[in-house]
Amino acid sequence: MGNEETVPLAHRVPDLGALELLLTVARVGSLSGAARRLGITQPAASSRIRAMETRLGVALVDRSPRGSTLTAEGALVTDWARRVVEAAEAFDAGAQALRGRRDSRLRVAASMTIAEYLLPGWLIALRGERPGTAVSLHAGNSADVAQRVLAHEADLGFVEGLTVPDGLDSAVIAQDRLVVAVAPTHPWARRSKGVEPAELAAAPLILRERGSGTRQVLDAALAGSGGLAQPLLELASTTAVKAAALSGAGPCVLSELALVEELAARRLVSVPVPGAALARALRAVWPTGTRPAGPARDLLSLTRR
Amino acid sequence: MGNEETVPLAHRVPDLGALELLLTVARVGSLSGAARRLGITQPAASSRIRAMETRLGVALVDRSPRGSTLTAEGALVTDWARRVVEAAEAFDAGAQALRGRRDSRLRVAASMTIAEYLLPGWLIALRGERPGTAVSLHAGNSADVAQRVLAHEADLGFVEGLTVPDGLDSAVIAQDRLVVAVAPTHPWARRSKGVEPAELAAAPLILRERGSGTRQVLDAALAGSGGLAQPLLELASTTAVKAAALSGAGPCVLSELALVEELAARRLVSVPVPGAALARALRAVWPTGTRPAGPARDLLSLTRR
DNA sequence: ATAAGGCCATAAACTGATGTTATGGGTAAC
DNA sequence: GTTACCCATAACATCAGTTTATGGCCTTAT
Repeated sequence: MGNEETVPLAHRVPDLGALELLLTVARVGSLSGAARRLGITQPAASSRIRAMETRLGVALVDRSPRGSTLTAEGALVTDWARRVVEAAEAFDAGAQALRGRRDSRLRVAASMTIAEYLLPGWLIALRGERPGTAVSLHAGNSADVAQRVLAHEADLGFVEGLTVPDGLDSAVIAQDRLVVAVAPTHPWARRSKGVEPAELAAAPLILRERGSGTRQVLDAALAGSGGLAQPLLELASTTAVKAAALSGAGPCVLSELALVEELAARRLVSVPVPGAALARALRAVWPTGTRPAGPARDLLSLTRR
Repeated sequence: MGNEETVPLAHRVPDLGALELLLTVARVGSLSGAARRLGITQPAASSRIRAMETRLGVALVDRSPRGSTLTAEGALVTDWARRVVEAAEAFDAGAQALRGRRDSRLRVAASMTIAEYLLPGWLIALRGERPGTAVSLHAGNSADVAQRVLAHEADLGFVEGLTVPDGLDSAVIAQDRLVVAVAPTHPWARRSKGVEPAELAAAPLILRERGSGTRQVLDAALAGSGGLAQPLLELASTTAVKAAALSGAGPCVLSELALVEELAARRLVSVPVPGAALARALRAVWPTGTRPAGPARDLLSLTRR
């Protein structure tokens, strides 16, 4: 992890406003049109795009009296920029919910994995369909979520795990799989048949700490095949686990949601474990007897379709 | 697509510098320590974090005379922030390569899909292992890449497709699968058996324009089962195709690399097509007879492990 | 105890990027 | 040729983020 940053990232990457402007120029087809849409003046847009071009050392748009279109390099840069902006939108959606205003019309409680990886996307979609829905969010473990829902401090809860807490009705909204992943240099990476549960149980693994939802499911899946998993490292955050596995320290076990990008780019390789039940349901929960209505129903239907 | 943004995204989300600072505080455990590491003064860090807290309306760090640790909400926000910063790092890695400086010691030519989704990650990894390697990048279609490599204008090329251009040696670095994806509301989303190739060939699909690598592979795979694919929409960019599919216009066909996030969040659902060969090799290429050496060899080995 | 060295907060002055208004020069369509 | 788009440049305003200069709090070593 040697980090010898001379100049911080923020000085080498255009800020979000500039990236958003670039995306808008790409969509609209002119600098002045993009400026209008963003509520700034045309010279401001012009100078900002120019500043970005000189900073990157690449021409991004072809200007003509009839409008501006992206250059080939500009198209590539715009695609990369889009990923930054989308991540920022997810941040914004989550952060707004976290503000937890009293007047929120939809109060949600969710487990960490769901709050981290899925909820921002749902909130963006919800904002698209029901603009004006104010959402507040509390994140915690399953017991915490259950308690909030039961106490009517949350209108809807989301939990991951094997069982549904008492007093709650639930609907399965997705299956989350736990994935055993290793660095591509690890011997297991070349085993197309994967590993047996017994071998997994005997191997030293990089894991989340005991008590986490991930750990529960893993221990349950291995209970019949040689007992509990052997921790090589027990780390407190998903990120720390990923970082350790990426550095080649050993196999890690995490939700596939946390590993999507690493697996797609082959920075980590997933190892099949035939015969082990590493799936867990992601559930929406609400108090028994009631039915989610209003905004809660909107969000629930979003997550299920 | 209704976008009624009152205030632009950039005013609601902390800028990259603030997010980077938050990540550093989380890692280091103190405001002043993080400030030192980023080359700013302690009051600057303090005020920036405070500004972020008031903007979000949430306390992010617990300050104490012995240091600062994240609050529960702060940890969640930090995770979201990390995704933004990682996207920005990918942007930076790609943009630096695009600059195409003359003194670049490694000149790469790559097809669009690879340049867009995989190369930034490789460049980050390369910078980690061989700091100081200056990379220049040209993106284009397969023929363009081949020509550059043959003319020794690029030290290493990356292409996707069914065949290897003449005069080049190659190594398969990964298999890319084309994925048929639909919105969760689409009838195909519930078909666990998927669709037959003949049915796929007969259905109106959202596709990239004729001539794209994606389209080539799809047509080849369907050649034996009812002829070419039927385009419902022919769009010029991956993003446009995704957007159309997300809105429920119909099934789309794209590289799984482009769909990773949508599939993970279940915004789109992949439809299996048993019996259709929708895989394509991603290959590194270089002039026949030569062997990649130096920085080219470093990058090549990165991509393969 | 007292001194020393972490940590964080506040105040006031400085800087620069980003914005504005004002103006000018192009091309296309009627 | 007039109108209506487009983009560029110049001069000035504004505000967020910075630094320097302080001060207070807690822990640890003398």
